[in-house]
Amino acid sequence: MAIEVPKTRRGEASRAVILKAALDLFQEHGYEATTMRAIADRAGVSLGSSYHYFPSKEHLVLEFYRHTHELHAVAIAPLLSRERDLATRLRGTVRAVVITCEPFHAVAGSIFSTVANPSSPLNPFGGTARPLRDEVLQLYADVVSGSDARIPRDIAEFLPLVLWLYQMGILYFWIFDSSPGRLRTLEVIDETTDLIVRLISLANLPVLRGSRKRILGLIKDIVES
Amino acid sequence: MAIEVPKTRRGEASRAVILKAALDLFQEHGYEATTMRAIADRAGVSLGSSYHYFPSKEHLVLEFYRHTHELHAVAIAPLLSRERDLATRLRGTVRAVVITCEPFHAVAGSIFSTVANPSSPLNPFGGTARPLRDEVLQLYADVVSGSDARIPRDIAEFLPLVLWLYQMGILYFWIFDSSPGRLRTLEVIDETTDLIVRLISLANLPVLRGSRKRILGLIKDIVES
DNA sequence: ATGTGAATTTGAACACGTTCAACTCTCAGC
DNA sequence: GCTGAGAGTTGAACGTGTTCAAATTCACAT
Repeated sequence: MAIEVPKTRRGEASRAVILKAALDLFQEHGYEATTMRAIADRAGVSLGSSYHYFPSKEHLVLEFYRHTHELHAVAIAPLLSRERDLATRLRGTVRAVVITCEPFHAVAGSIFSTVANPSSPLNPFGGTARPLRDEVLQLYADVVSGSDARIPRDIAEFLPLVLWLYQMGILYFWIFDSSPGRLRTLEVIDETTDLIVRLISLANLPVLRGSRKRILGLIKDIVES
Repeated sequence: MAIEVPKTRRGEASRAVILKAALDLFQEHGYEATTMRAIADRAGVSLGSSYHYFPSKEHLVLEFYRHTHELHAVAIAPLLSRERDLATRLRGTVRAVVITCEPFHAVAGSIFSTVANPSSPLNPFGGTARPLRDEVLQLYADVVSGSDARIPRDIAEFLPLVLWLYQMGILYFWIFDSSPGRLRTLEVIDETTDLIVRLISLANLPVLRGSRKRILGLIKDIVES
């Protein structure tokens, strides 16, 4: 089960060629339709070799996931360094998620369900995928902290986590979205990001103080699982 | 792919014995660890016979799901006929969900991920599972309509759907909950159900009117996928 | 050159979910 | 009793993800 790290130049090349074959095939035919034998074939290695570097087919998806995350991070860098308005930053960031993932829309369903499986090594609430999750959380922390919005400390503390969960919800909606140009998802993003920023600003209302404290306490409770 | 309905008494008996074997084995060893061969063995039929009545292993999970839904409906009937307070009804209903599912906690993870797969026939947003989903929605409609709470019509219209989604969220949390007696989940249920009822009552505040309209419009938009 | 040992590669083998053509059973109509 | 058609049943066979013991490669020390 240990993830094998290549220890020679030859090993590095093998790992790379297997990974590239897998990413290409996932994109071309989807996750389930891509067989480990097909990956090995295209990579020009034997079936067993793939398992030397990737303990399972799911671990290849984890790399796929990391790949899209990096595309996403690159895509939003200009926006984050230019723009200061929180709603704009958030909208741009989440829009960029679905735009980045668009080439994989057809295959996203099976990948999502793999990721959602609590016993999968890919599950974002589990251990293996932790480094990647932390990167995404950091990204949303940057979205918030780089804005000129003044967020109460107690809210800011959990906002990245909430936004990350929100992004997953958007992705799940996007998977089902068959509208042309995925316009429905983009509309939902525009509406929800605005709504989120608005609700944050409302959280200071006296009448909402009680609920706010309870919600934050709840989140803290949930996180400490 | 068509779901075969038994047409003789013999067929009915076979279907029943296969289903019972599957439910028992799922409960004993979990979904993935239960093989179709083991199900056929325990049922005393051949491997092929199982496929005559259930087109896939996943379809057996659908029956499993239906089974727990019926247990749940029976469990909350007394509460719903006795109690009128919305928070109490809601809390009791959602508590009953996790209590009903407790015997299956160990296997719930893989079942959940199967259900979450958009291309699975079990996906609640898809077609095959629609009758069962509608039953659950009706159940939450009863929880609301049988209470003495006065809910604005626009909110009441979508409340069952929202509560159903909320229930799925609770179940996902429960899957990860390893606290003794699953106490953490029960606490989260108590807190969130109270919060939901409180937020509904706050929705009439003038300052929240705008957000309320937008949220409801959003939900309407999403539902019309 | 040669030997050594770790890294890498191989493909046969396993258990699984699923398919399907062939088989058996049942019983209404004669 | 016989027949035929439809319902039910069977298990071999396929393609899949995964495992593993054996074979191969190769940098380095001798």
